Amino acid sequence: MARIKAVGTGSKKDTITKKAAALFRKKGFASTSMRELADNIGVEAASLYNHIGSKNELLQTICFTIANAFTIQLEKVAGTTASNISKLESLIRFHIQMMLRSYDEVFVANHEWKQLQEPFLTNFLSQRKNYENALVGIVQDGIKKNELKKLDPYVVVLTLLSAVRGLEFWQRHKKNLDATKLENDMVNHLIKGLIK
Amino acid sequence: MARIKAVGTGSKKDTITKKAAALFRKKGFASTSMRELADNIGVEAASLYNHIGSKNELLQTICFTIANAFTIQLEKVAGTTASNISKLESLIRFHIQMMLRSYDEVFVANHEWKQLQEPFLTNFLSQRKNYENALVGIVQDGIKKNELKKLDPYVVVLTLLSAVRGLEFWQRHKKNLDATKLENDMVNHLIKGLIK
DNA sequence: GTACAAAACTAACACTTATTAGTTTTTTTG
DNA sequence: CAAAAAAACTAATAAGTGTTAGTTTTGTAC
Repeated sequence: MARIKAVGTGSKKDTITKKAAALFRKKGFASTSMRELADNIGVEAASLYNHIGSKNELLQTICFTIANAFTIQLEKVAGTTASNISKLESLIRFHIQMMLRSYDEVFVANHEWKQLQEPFLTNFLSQRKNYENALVGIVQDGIKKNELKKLDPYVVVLTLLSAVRGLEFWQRHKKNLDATKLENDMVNHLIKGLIK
Repeated sequence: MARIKAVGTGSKKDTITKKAAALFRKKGFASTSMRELADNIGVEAASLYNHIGSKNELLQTICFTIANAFTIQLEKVAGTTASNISKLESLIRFHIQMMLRSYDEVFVANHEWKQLQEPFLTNFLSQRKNYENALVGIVQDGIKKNELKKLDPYVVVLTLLSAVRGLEFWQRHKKNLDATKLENDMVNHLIKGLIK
């Protein structure tokens, strides 16, 4: 009946993927059925398969789109001559912005990657590990150059990454806070406290 | 065949719940079947129902055991005359210890509460909201009394809660870090940076 | 308007799910 | 050892899963 709308420049596959991200976030990947996704789009479940390969492919697309965005930004920032502290600040701000701009997708990449099948699961984990290691490298260098407090670099990275992840909760308080103040307060808490 | 072992003082229901928490953490609630849980215990799926009411009851037990532990600790700490900053530090340390002592259960409570059915879902969320609000109150009072930097109290609480949550990642680096150093470094990062 | 392609539909498949009923085995109690 | 209780088993149910095949409808181009 109702055709799947391809909004703007995006394909119909993009429309489906977007809606899938929203549902996967709200209910979890395993608890979202293809019939439910189809219902939400206004179409029969079987019709989705004219546009996508499988349910798992949807998850893969979401997870790797996000992972690649972070990887690319990391490479961009790491290649500059900025101080380690400002590299960290810049990456934290990117995390915050991604969270605000692509909430559903980032959430799904953070929470539902476990449901990826091989070899995607292994790929995803190794990409994430590389990202973490690069951050640890920045912190280590910052400590060596006396920019940062002498804390365990792993703990610092873990604390930073987890804190920005917490922006998930922010959606609940959205009304009471503007994004810029949020970003600045969080960076302030995490970075200024970090500077020696 | 093989009977379900009731270890120590715990009932057989406890044994099942513990194993369920481990599986729900590893694979997610929806992706863990009762057959899989039973297999892991060494028994047929139907046999589990001699000890438990339902799959959902397992999740409820896990989520509310953890939620209650945090609520009780909050009441204990809130009732003292300690400074706000040391109340916060004490609660952060409790979070860290819970994470290290009851990893699977805390993880499941943090990630799988969405799969709770009504009215448990609503109860769980309101209990969590109360907890957050109490923390916000402590931070607000701390700011008023000039103990803490003037940051948005919601953002501070969100940052703190998310950071301790990140201890999930710690399991991966367990070998390289001892628990005490971890706890102190994290508190140092989060609190010392917070003190005016 | 007719041909072609895109994308919807219906119907079905093979499988898995949580859970129940009924029965048999094992353990505990007297 | 016999009786009672606990806890395992087998078998089945009804519902839901992702996905495919085959068909019909819809939109587009000449």
